[in-house]
Amino acid sequence: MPDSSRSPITPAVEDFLKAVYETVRAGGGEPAGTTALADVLRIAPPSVTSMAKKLAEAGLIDHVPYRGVTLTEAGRLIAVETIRHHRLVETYLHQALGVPWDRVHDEAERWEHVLSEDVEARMDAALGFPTHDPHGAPIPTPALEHAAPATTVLADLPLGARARVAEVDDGDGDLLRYVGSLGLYPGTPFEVAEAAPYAGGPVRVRLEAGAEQTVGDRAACAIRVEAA
Amino acid sequence: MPDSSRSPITPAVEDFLKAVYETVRAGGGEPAGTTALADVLRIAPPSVTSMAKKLAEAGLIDHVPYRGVTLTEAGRLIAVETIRHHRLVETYLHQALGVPWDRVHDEAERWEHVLSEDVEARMDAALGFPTHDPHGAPIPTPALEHAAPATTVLADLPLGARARVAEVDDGDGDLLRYVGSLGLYPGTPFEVAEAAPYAGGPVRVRLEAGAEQTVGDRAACAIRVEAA
DNA sequence: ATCGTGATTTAGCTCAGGCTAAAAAACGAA
DNA sequence: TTCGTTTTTTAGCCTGAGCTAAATCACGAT
Repeated sequence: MPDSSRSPITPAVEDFLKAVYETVRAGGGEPAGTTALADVLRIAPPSVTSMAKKLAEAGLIDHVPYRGVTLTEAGRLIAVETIRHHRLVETYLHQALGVPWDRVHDEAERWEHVLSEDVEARMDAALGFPTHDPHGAPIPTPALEHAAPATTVLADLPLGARARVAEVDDGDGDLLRYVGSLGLYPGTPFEVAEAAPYAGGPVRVRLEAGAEQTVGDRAACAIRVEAA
Repeated sequence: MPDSSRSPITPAVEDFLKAVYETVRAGGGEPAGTTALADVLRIAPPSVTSMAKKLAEAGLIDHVPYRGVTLTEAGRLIAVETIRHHRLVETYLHQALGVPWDRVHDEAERWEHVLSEDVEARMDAALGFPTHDPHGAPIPTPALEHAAPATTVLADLPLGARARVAEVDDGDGDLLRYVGSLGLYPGTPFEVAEAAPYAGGPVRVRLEAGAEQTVGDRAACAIRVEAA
């Protein structure tokens, strides 16, 4: 049995576990590679390896050298807890303090590490126990259950499809500001009015109000949708 | 001219400058001693010396070896900014999220280091630009002016004096809970009903409602008062 | 004036969390 | 299969922020 006690949960550890969680999820369950994690965390690959060794030692991840990293149950709990903090804070900043949706991410990135359970619960209650953050991403429950996000991307919809914006990738403020200027917030229903023959190109969408807008390819890949 | 650029403003630096600010203030302008700072920061004296050297190098403090530490103007600005963050967060947690006054300090101690100017301003506005935190301590203005705190301590009041609670030292949750249970929140008027012949002893106070309460000596020294 | 005590600094160590350069393993193409 | 490329790890270094033990300074009492 690994030494799961010892080793304090620092911000760097929380960020690492969160990155593993998200990378594994994005990769359909495949172990997260060193380079992929290095990209997400914006650190050099050797730094990933050394952190991986330490956390494997502590029983928070499984690390098969040269093969990749997955979370143990203990690690998953910390990752999801951190994501819950992050998304609750984003929602709180947006809802209670009016911070625009393209700026909540960076702030939450720091707050997630300093939030007590008590204040987490108070924010949750003040917001009426929200299920999704301002970008449409599901907020894990207090019991740390975490709904799967929408998977279909706007760029992949066929001509004529009717759908609703489910989630927009956070992390790129400029992109969010652009998507916001198009009015494509989570929940917004629309119809695909024009699509390039091969996926990935720019898309024209018609909103409920009747307005038609062109959505650039970068944005069309960052917007995930669900059935209207 | 000292190299005031370089050296990032880490949480440890903010805490250090804050400690110098408060210690110098408490000492009536005398330079802060190494041991005093070590006590406030809960680190060992040699750690204080090495931080002092680094910050003197960076132009944030003046350090005369064996003599003590004072802030430069640049250091003062950072210290006061940090205190502003701290007290604004305390007030926000108390007012907006209902966190009891004996628990806001520890949370604010962490939040003060991660608060952006934007969110600071939004909290300030949401609270209606408060001038004092939940313990009665003055909140520095956005321009970083900082009112002097009340100086008279309840324990020093003579028999029969009428006064109002101005400020209660934060930092000791148990003490705050005790003072709260006596109803002695900032702003509360009272009269000294019974006082030990020499200062520092327990004191009996009569509240406006007529109730009389005994205030233990520890508390009587932690409560600062102003003219009623 | 000196001497002991207490405060302060120096010397040298540790750990976390980064980095670069070089070695080693995995993988795909020939 | 073999060989070059890419990915990952090892080796070794750095900085920040702490620590203890030992040396040094300041100061008050004799």
